[in-house]
Amino acid sequence: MGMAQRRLSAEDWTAAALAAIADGGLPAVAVEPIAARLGATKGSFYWHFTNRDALIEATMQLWERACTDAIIDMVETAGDPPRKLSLLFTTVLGHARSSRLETNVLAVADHPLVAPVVQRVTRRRLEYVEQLFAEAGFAPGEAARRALLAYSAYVGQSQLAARLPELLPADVGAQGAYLDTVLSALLSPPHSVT
Amino acid sequence: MGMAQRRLSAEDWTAAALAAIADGGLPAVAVEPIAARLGATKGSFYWHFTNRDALIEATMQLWERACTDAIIDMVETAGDPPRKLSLLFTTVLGHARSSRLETNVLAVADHPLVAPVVQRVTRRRLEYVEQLFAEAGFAPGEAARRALLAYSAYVGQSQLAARLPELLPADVGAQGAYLDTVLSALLSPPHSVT
DNA sequence: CTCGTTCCGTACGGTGCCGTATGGAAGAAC
DNA sequence: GTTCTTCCATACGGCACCGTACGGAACGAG
Repeated sequence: MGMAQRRLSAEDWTAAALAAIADGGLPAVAVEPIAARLGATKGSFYWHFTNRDALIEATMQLWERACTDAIIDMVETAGDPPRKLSLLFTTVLGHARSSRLETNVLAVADHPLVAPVVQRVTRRRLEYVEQLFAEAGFAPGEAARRALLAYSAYVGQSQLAARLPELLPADVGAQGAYLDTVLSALLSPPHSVT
Repeated sequence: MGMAQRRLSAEDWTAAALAAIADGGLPAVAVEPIAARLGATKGSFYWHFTNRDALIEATMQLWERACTDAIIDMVETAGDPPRKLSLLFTTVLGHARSSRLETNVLAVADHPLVAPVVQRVTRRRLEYVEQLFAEAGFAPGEAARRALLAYSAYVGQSQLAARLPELLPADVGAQGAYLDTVLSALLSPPHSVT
């Protein structure tokens, strides 16, 4: 965080915009407030971008690059599918910052400049989780359903972590017990309920 | 929907504001646009309310009354806990309108006028679901964890239903199969993984 | 019909943000 | 150090919304 950078790049603006989304949502992506936050004025912004929409577009592309495959790549560092799922749910317990970014992006998935990106990202993630369940031994259809359940739980968990973190298990012990419960449920052998 | 009501009440304004939240989020709770939507002007609004914050406050109270216990009451119509959980997840598959309201409210849980209401509502719902799992035979700690998982899945499901409905099972058959998977997983007997 | 209260429309000033115009500073080239 | 290009600050007009002031219409009571 350079205190007073003499000259700014387009990347400085998109990075600041991404941070603004994390703690204020898309409405916080406003030219003048971000300019003030960067110690600059609109004059700088309108040299690098044509308008606010161009900034939103570039910021969403940054998010797609930085945060989509980031999750998958991170999860991929684990060994077997159960450990990968465990890692997926571990990351969301605690890091409220990234959860806020996740949910604030999803919150504006209607926006024409946001929708296509969120769609691509969500599809990609769902496919990946589905593949995980397939590797864990579930039949294709069942793997798709488990993936939807797991990803729904992940999204909901992110929401709660971002908005009501006090409702989530606080200490490491409780988090471990909760993880056991989540994995046990998601990976439980398929069996028709009454 | 009276086409041209001669005189408006405070309830007309809160109802319109709730509808505005459902399809535009909290930023859509703006005096002048809602006035236009009601076929009136600001003059009417500022007679019934002192300012915009008062409208937000009243609207959140309306939401708490209308939509919190509404879910619990509706779920309570079913017989045993598994059927109640089934009903909970059935409602969110399909009704995108109520999902949009749910998620748009949760999306602004940081707002000082929204936070206390969302907190109360979420706590109450979580307690209820926990009680459901306790009735289903789970030990207290395990019931709390299952409840958190189930409610997370519910929240995530609402998000997906509101933003990316095409990712959810479309026809009734697929929805039934998905419900079986969800219930089978959430109610699977506790058993340590690995 | 009259009068008083309830309710609402219109007009105005204030604020925060967008986008444009323009002059000029900061850095590179030589 | 002059020149050219890159980058940015200032100043301006415009728009959407908030909140206030005030006059007048709509209704109930007598």
